[in-house]
Formats: sequence, C-alpha cells, structure tokens
Amino acid sequence: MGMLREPLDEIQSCGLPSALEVMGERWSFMILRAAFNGLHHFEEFLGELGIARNILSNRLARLVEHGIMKREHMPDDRRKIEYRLTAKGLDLLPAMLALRQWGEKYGVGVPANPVLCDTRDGQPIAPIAIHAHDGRPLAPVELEWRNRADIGKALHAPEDDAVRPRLNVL
Amino acid sequence: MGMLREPLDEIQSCGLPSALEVMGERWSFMILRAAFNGLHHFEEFLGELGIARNILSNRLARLVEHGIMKREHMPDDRRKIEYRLTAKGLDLLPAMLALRQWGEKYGVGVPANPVLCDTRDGQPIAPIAIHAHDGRPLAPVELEWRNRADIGKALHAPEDDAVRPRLNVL
DNA sequence: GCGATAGGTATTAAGTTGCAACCTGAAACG
DNA sequence: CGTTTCAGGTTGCAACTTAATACCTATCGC
Repeated sequence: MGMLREPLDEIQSCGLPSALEVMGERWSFMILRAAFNGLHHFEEFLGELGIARNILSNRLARLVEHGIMKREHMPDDRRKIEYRLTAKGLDLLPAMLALRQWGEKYGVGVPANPVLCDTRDGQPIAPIAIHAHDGRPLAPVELEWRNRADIGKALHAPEDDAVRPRLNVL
Repeated sequence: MGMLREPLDEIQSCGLPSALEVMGERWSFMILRAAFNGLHHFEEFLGELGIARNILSNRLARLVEHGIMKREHMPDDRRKIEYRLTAKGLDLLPAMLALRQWGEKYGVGVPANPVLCDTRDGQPIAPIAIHAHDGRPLAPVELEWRNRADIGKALHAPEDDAVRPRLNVL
C-alpha cells in the first residue's frame, strides 16, 4: 500500500507527530490493546477486533516495521506466527491506558472489563495523571510551557500569581 | 462528510473504542496539541499544522460535536471565532503527553520544545506512568488484568509467584 | 496423499483526504 | 457608503486508503 500522505511529522519539535505516524492509524491502538490482553496470533486478532484480513495484515506489518511488535515463527508448529510486544510496544501502556480511561470517563455505558490491577492488593490502578519530577501530582493550574533554555529558571516572582502564564488554555 | 465506517466501538467493554472515535482520526491529536499550546483560531491552526482548510473545518466541528472543544463568536470582532478546550478536552492532557513522551523517547531527533513544566520549580514534569490507587509507581510485572468481580480478591497465594497471571505479554 | 488450519495476497467497491477555487458576513478604509 | 480585506468557512474533484470477499500457499494431523 502506498504512503503519499503528508508526513505529519517535522511540523514542530515535539514527539507527537512521530508517535502518531504509526499509532495514529485506524486500528493500531485496538491491536495494541488486544496484544496487551494477551493475544498473539493473526486469527485471534481477526476474531477479536472484527477487522478485515488485509488491513490487519498491513497494520501488523507496520507495527513490526516500527519495532512495536515482533513477529516470530513458532518452533513447534511452523504454520503459526507469534506477534509479541517489544519493550517499545510495552512502553505505550501508559498512553493506551490514559486514552482508555478518558474514554471510560466520558463514554456512554462502558464499565470496562477486564480492569488493570495491582498484583499486590488486587485493586485497580489509579487514573493516569501528571506528576512533578519529584512525584507530586500536578493540577493543570500548576503547569506551564517553557522553552528548553528556561528550564529550572525563576521566570516570574512567586507572589505575582495573576500574571503567571500557566497553560494559557484555562 | 459521510460516516459509514465500522463504528469501532461496542467491540468489547473498554473505553478505548469510544476514545478513538474522535481522537483516532488523523489530525485530531495534533489539533489538540495546538490548542494546549494556546492556539484558539481557525487560521492559527491552519498555519501551525499545515492541514487543508476543509479537513480542519471538519475536525474542529467533530471536536466541538463531541464536547472536546467549544466554539464561540468573539464579541469584539464578530468575524472571529474562538475555539477553546472544554474540561473534557483538558482531560486528554495525560493521554496526549504520554503519547508525546513515547514519541520523543523513540523518535529520531526530537528534543521537544516547549516542554511542560511545574510552575513551582520550573522543572519538566515526570514521565507519565502507572501508579497504584495509593500512589505507588507500578512496573509491568506488578500488573494483571482482573474481571470486575475479582477486584480486591486474593486470587493467588503470595508465595506462588511463578503461577501468577500478570500481563501475560511479558 | 488429503482435508483442515494459519497466515497471508489480490481484486474491486466505497469512503476519506488533500488541494485549490470559490463564497459569505463583518470590519476597516477612504 | 462603496470597496477592500479578513476570518472562517464550503464545494468539486482527483488521489489515496479502507473494507469485504475470494483466492493462494505452506504446514500439520491423520
């Protein structure tokens, strides 16, 4: 299949376009979720997702090509191929969960099952959130964009709270 | 524009399909990022993203329709329309950041600018990660899928570590 | 060998995207 | 107060992507 779309990356210095190059495609996240749920084979994905064979084939190939999954013949049955998440693929778990939790929060009647839990106490994980480098949770008002050059600098007097830039979306 | 695609939701009980219904479309996340960077107007998005007018128009309409952004005439100049993130839109920040951080980690030469920082000390935020309900950070080996019915139950003897299901992707 | 199974490819219709040209209503200008 | 400019679109069309379905190829179990 061709690829004459606008690259979508290099638009600004930000990793988002490069992430979306693979994960922005229709079905990529659904395939990833299925993989996180323990699916490993072509026909399993096919049955679970209700996707067309050719599209699934193409998407798996792209995920493999981008190092998100790896593709291996099974030694005991050489018809079978095993698709498995790589470390790079596993690293997408927070993004996938954040998106899923958002969908659950605002979607219609989606009580979500199964739920990702802490093995230690069997309780569901916390909502994915933003934390400071030292682990403090951060609310939107405590956030601001900074140029790389200004990291760690005192840009505004602490008492001058009203003038602080913050996320300029609030 | 028509909408005869497979719904992509209702496939399983999980919020992901419903999240992807809007955010899975090409450009949606890029528009969101631009909005988080403080852009509010049609022509601003157009210039920043290099997207076609009709597509931008369509995507903004869909974001508004889904309650992610709101659209308001500016009272001082009635030609201008202001697009602004709603609470629902702001709630996508963790998902957007997780995706962006992943792209930065694995993308080619993307040092990312500007960077989201804590107003308190001007330091960049921590990587988006998974935490237990009590705030402890959780590694992949400490995670397992559970049916809603089994939340909080002791499913496996603590000493029987090898048999524990975990993420069955590891 | 022979049917079933796993994982694809090929063909074609339908839907989506991107480009460029055009439209509309509200400022701004003189 | 007529004309120009600006903001925010819409329309038409060609190119591309997706989906559905049929077909292909290598194992495997018997």
